[in-house]
Amino acid sequence: MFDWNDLKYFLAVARHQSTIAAGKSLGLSQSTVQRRLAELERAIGQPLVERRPSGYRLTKFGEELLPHAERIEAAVTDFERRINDEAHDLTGVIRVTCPEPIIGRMTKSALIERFQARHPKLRIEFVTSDRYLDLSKGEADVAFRSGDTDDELVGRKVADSIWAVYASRSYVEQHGRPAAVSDLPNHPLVGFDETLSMHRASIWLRDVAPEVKMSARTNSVLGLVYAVKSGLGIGPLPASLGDAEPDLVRVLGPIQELSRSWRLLAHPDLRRVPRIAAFFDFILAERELVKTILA
Amino acid sequence: MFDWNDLKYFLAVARHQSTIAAGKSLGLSQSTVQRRLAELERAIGQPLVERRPSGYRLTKFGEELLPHAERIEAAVTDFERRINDEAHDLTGVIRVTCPEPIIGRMTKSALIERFQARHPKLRIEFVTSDRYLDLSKGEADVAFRSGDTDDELVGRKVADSIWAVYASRSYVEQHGRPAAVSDLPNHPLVGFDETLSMHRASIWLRDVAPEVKMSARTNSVLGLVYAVKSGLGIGPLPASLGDAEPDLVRVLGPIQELSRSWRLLAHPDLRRVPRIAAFFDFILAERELVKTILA
DNA sequence: ACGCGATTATGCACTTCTGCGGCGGGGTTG
DNA sequence: CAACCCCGCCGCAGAAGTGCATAATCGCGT
Repeated sequence: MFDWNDLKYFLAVARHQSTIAAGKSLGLSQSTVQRRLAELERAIGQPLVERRPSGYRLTKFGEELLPHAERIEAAVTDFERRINDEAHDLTGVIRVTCPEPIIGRMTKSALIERFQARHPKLRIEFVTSDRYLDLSKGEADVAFRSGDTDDELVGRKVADSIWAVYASRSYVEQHGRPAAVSDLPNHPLVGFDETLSMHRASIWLRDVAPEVKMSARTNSVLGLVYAVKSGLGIGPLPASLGDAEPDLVRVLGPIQELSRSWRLLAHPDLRRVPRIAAFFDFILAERELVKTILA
Repeated sequence: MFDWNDLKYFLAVARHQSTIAAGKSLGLSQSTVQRRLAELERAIGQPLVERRPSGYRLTKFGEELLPHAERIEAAVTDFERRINDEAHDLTGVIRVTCPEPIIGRMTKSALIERFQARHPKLRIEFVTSDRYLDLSKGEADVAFRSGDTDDELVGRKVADSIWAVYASRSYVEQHGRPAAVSDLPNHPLVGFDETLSMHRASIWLRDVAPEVKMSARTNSVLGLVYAVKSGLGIGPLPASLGDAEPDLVRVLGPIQELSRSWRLLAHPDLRRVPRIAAFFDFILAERELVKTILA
């Protein structure tokens, strides 16, 4: 059984293409790297690198072996992560709140199960309600929100939130589509009711179509989607939801005034708590996947 | 970065439950095992084992870590295997011959792709023909056969080959089923034609139903299956094929005289050639899966 | 053509690790 | 109860590994 540590040197040399650079990256002397790698080659019985004046270069055989070594390294990283979790007592529940329509996308995507795989002792719980939960009161630990920033919370942008104006296909066939934002008052509009009167979509509608009586009002984004789908009128929706509905068509392109950033937020007191920090680290590492979920 | 070699000690101790036994299995002294394991615990910052008079026992945390360590070990094993392949120049093609109906099962099962994963530089080729290929002439390298042993070839049993007498469902409905083997001459029988007159199924049929004129004859096992399915008559089939056909029913239980062992065979000159030996090793290791294929 | 910088390889002193032998403890079996 | 076996732990001497300094090699730019 050969020396498993020598795999570290092999990997480092493969990456830095020289024993000196590899040694530095490992916090070891160049001599050691050179000798351990030579020892590994002796144990294997085949050369792994070509000695060049400019440094080491993997041989063909070395290239073939590299992915195997990387799998070992990945397994070790998992092992270390598990240890780290234990050291920081990463157990318990993380209560996540986000707009209801997002929850389904979250759970259907591989995001949550990947998190479970990485932190088996942490559990994610989605909590939601018809109003914004108050993280300061501990109603949830973290939130995905695209609204305006709450000064009390800290967080990081994870994606863009784009809004556009949608109508149902049948509506467009019967009544046509608005030519521009200024044309909106000539169409029946759907929007939020008074409970969400300060939502930026409500404000924007009052701004571009003052004095217009709404043909329908709802108290949730999802309600808005259904109202537009039913053909009651046209209205602004998050592009992620509108585009996902085959019955809806985007009649006015992205509305600058309504666009915000999706942010992952937490109360500053909680942000550095290990299990919350772990969630942040994970989400930021998986930012690309998160973007497709919130798209 | 902790000492990867210490994982070996952890694994050995987990398996042997004592540092002495672990040391022996690793060819090392007991002191080393005990010290390395203590060092690993120090690096991790958590105890992995409980010291008992009877030896070491994994703690709860150790149990949790064990599967991770085993994954690392498995990855290392792959790495070593790859090296071994290179050392023995495991490249090239292995020509496998077997009865035609088996080929489909082989390729559909995970067997072949597992072999590819284990020996990426080896390729498996199935060769077949209407007659038995002659391994001595190099027409193929190895063969799966259930027939009688060819003295010139060497090999190992990998599964049982069971034959029974089958009839189509419609045949049974119209004409009933034979009560015993002795009843067979009263039914229309299907069997092999003269090209396979020495096949043990042909010999058995002549024995239990002499003087009977066959209602249909074919030159392959697969032909036999179709003949029985079409209702032309009843006849002996490998249970693996007969049971797989929903239209067929087994009318007479396993026939002792027709049962043989499935064997993996090769010419003795080839048996120890690295790539053939590798194939043998693999098939024997996967014997359970092979049994379900040949079942 | 020649020096500069980056690289690999090696000699030497020092540190660390390993194996051996021995000790003490706790079961188990006559 | 006593002998025995298997166990973990520890001190010591020898073996192996590590770092530092240095030599040797090669490409590149001036």
